[in-house]
Amino acid sequence: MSHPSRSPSAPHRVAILAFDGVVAFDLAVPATVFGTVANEDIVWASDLPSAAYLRAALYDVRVCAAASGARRRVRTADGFAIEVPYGLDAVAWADTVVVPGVLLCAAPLPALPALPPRALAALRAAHARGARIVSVCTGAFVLAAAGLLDGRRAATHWAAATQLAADYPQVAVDPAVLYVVDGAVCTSAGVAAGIDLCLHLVREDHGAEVANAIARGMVVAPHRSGGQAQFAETPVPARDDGSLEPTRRWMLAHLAEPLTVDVLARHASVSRRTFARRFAAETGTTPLQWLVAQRVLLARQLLETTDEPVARVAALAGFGDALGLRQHFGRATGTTPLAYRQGATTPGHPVIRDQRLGSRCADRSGWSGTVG
DNA sequence: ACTTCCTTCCGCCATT
DNA sequence: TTAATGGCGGAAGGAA
Repeated sequence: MSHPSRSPSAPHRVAILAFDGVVAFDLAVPATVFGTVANEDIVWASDLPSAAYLRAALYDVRVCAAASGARRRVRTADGFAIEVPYGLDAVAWADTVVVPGVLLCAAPLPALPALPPRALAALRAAHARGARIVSVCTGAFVLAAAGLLDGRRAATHWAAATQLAADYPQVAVDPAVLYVVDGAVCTSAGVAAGIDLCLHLVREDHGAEVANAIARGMVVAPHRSGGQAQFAETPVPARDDGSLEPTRRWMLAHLAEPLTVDVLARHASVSRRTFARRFAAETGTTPLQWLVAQRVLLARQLLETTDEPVARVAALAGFGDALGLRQHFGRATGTTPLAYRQGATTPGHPVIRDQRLGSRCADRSGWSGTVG
């Protein structure tokens, strides 16, 4: 993906579109994840003392009004209005443009509030010059209206997926995933899935450590793998309510060891069949898929923050050998472990300076896929 | 690249 | 009766 390349030290520019009927939560999510203002929570929640400072330097966020003219007052779908500091020119300024969702009412959905042609044109222009376009929830309808989803895979709120597919047959709607990254166009499922997508983008831009620090600060799960069926992940340690959450935490602590369903079921004191069934109910995915996703995440972090040889990373992350790591890593990220690590030194890709972070911007060329 | 072997996943159904 | 559990077996997918 090629953002307009500027000086590596310049913060990534994010514009968030606001318009009448916008869902305030969808608007707040990217504003918070990419947040401009240093957040005290991040500081104490993070192992990185300067995380808040870094985050402020990593993204320059502007919320902008889609309406034409000087009107900066936007009525949200949640019963209050907000004053927005910027206008449409922020879209032309941005490296990443985020389109939040509009309120979902009872089916069939009412006609979505039409955005001014100028706003749609601005989105198209931003996409044409290489900016990353992101939608949250039903914001996918706006992207589709702008023609940006033609021939692409896309996600939206599960309750709106059928309508999106019907209204825009040229869009391949995937109702089962949390988000879709198709080239420079990213769409996420309902409401909170926007958090997952925004964290994913931070992870792509600045590495897993920064994304995890932000996730900790927001007290959300750093990475949910699984489809929309999964709503049950708890960000804080749960009481012993009979869920498999303790076992998942145990799995995370033992990723380097060979973990079979047999072992996991024994840890949870249930049969293999029951374990698999409850795991699927709680996470929306299977034990092995979840395990592989977590192992890939760990491998990414090790590649980013250490100089361990790939074979050692493979062992530490629980892949038997480098071959196993290579296969799963490629499937999940579209690149190889070595290329991922060396992405930091690839010309044209900004590198974060702070050595304590050690996080780097990976080469994302060829990345296209979903997490789920 | 191909085969073989093993684990996992999931529908079905009996049991608790 | 309902709901959760666990065993069985075939299909699918990874690993060797």
